Amino acid sequence: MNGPTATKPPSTSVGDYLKAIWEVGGSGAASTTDVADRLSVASASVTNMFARLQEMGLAKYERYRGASLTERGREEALRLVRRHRLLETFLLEHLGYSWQEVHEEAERLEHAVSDGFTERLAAFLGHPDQDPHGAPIPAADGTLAAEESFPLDEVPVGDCVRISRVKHEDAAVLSFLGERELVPGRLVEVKEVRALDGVVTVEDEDGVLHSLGRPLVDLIFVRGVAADVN
Amino acid sequence: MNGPTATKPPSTSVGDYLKAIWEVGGSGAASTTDVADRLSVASASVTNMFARLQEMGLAKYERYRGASLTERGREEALRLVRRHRLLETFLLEHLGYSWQEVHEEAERLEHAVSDGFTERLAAFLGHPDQDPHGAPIPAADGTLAAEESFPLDEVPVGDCVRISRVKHEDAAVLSFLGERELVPGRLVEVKEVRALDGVVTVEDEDGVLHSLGRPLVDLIFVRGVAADVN
DNA sequence: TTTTACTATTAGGCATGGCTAAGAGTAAAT
DNA sequence: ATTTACTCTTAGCCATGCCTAATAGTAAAA
Repeated sequence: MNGPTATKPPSTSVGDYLKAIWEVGGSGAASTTDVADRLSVASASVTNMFARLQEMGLAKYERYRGASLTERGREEALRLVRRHRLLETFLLEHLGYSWQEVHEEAERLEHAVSDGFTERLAAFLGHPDQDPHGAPIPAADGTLAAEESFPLDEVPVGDCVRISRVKHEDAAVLSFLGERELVPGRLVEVKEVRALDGVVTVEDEDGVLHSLGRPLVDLIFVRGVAADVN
Repeated sequence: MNGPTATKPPSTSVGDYLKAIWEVGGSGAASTTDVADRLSVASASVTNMFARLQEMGLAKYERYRGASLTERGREEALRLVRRHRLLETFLLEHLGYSWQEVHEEAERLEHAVSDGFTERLAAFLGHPDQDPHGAPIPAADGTLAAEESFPLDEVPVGDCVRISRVKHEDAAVLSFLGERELVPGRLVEVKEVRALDGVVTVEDEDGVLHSLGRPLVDLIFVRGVAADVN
């Protein structure tokens, strides 16, 4: 019917699980609870899907030990991530979406677009290599550029860094940071890192100071820069 | 949770049935078989869905009599048609899709995009009022412009008309017509309408003659024009 | 080592939306 | 009026994915 290599694309659900395992599992295995929390489903549903992903050859699963992606599973997850990040870029740059609105729309669209659409969109956008949150966009062949950024709280006081990524899709977090222009590309100098509560104070390019508490600090990733802020 | 007026959007399947009833039913009721053929499902599945659409208040259904859309059902169908035609326009004009490729992609995307996306896309496209096939795009408020075009075989010989619409999404038909530039906007003069087999011969703007057989002729809709071809 | 506190799995259900096979309804021709 | 040729519905089944409640496994603290 569809030629010898025809593989029907995973359902929306299967794709969501693959992405969740990839995001949550890091290099190791993803636990039932972590995936359940991320997808807002009951953990019993996750156990069920882990077994099915195993059957489909998309994940390796050991009872009570969590699941990790097979090569095929990882490819599929990265394909979705590529779509997601390209779509976010398009929504932001061409349709006038705000930084914090893009995620939800892209989340639905990524399951509906074809590979053909994705590559034409990439061309339309000029083949960007990162999305509006500063996340790297996997290449069409499944390659993902290594990230050389590190968490904001690891920066020595006095150092000047460029924000390279904000790792969150929560609307409140994104609009808080967006309003203050603490977005990828922005330069900041670290003025204080308070050990007691983890609050980090930074000075932006306009000399404005921002004090950021623990949960927020963990989401901001930076790269070192040569020059000073001022 | 979602405010007093929150209505969750119909599923992909429900939407497909609503569109099919709208397209197939005309002003009257759509039969089980017609919808089954259009959606490539078994007719038993259609009977089942007709009953469910009735329960949901989206269609009126009488056993053995077919289904017709309620006001709410029609609104929902037209919303999907609007999305579909705007998406086709975008794919063709900005992503380099060909005239015959756009349908399939739009068919999947129309179920995934939000109203917000749709209106931003409409603005991006300059609020077009017809799609690449010449079909009118329903307005955001659900209004659909009346069509004043008529079938090609009703044109008196010698009249000059403008092709306003090609009513088909079949790839073979579209590429046949596309290659000959028999597309919306094109002017043609009717040279002969043969009663015997329904073949219509037209001359295009470049003086080229095209003889079109029955099934093809029925898909081409035209509008009268004042001036002559040459 | 034995509680204790989680975390994970199993069992059983439900809604959606497909299918086939069998039977009932309709309408046109005899 | 009855046969014939459809079309339509009913009944019963299956896969996907979600849920809750009950049970089992794990690991850390006592």
